[in-house]
Amino acid sequence: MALQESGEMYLETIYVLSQQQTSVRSIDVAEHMGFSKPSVTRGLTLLKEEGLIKKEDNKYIVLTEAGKILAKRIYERHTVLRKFFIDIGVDEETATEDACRIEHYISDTTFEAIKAYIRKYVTKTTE
Amino acid sequence: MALQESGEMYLETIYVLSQQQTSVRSIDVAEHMGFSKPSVTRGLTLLKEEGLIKKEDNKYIVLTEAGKILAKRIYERHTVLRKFFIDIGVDEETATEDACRIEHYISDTTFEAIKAYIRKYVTKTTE
DNA sequence: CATTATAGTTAGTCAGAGCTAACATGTCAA
DNA sequence: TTGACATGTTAGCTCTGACTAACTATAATG
Repeated sequence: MALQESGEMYLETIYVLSQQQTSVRSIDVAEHMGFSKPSVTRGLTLLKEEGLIKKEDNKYIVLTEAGKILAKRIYERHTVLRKFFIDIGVDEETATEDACRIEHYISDTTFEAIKAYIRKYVTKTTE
Repeated sequence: MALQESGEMYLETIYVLSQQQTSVRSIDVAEHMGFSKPSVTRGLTLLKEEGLIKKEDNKYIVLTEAGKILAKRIYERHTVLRKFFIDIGVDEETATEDACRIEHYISDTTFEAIKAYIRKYVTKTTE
């Protein structure tokens, strides 16, 4: 069964944290997302059942290959949407917030169309 | 407390049906949304508590002024997003589906930015 | 007038996804 | 070595928002 918005957020957070620090723990995810430890335990259990993450040394959270692919996909949606919103004049904070929600609801088709459109028509600004 | 996605969908459906037919009943909403009758009963109860709809002759569902304002707001998001997606090359069906989900998650700020952007730069096609 | 179909409600279930309280474990420093 | 802090888990609650089953009420028809 496909991942819910919630699961996608956990996955994305792990992906982002993995790039910022050498190891990712449950508590890091909890702090980053502003959720309680038990909520994270539960969320990560589901991701583990889906084979998207695993525990290294029974301690550190790492993405499986499948997890990495999915996380990258979601994160790309995030960055592209965010950039698009900023390009058309939305302030950074709102752009980030909106990208963060919409990334879970946009179809592949529409996302690719936006990407193609940006490539063609929208001013290239900061990355 | 602000309306959830679910409440917004009921409201929008009632608004759309009101424009297509002279009266709207619970069962019409259920059929249009593909939900069971009890689900609709529950959904409409909440909307009534929020003062967004009322029953006419204890039978027909009508939007209150507040409900109408909100419904229009959501429906405008829907139509504008849908049109935008189509304009940038998304097929109608996908555009409709995506608009239907995203309309609930986009902020005023970003929506207005998209609207302004379309007005300036995007080809005016069919309405 | 009785039967049947349509519409709506009540009651109770389930899944998703948060929460707190309480407990377990492990590390580190006095 | 023992106590304290950090981390993680278990158990159980809550809310949202679907569902079915079963009931009620109304309307339509023979």
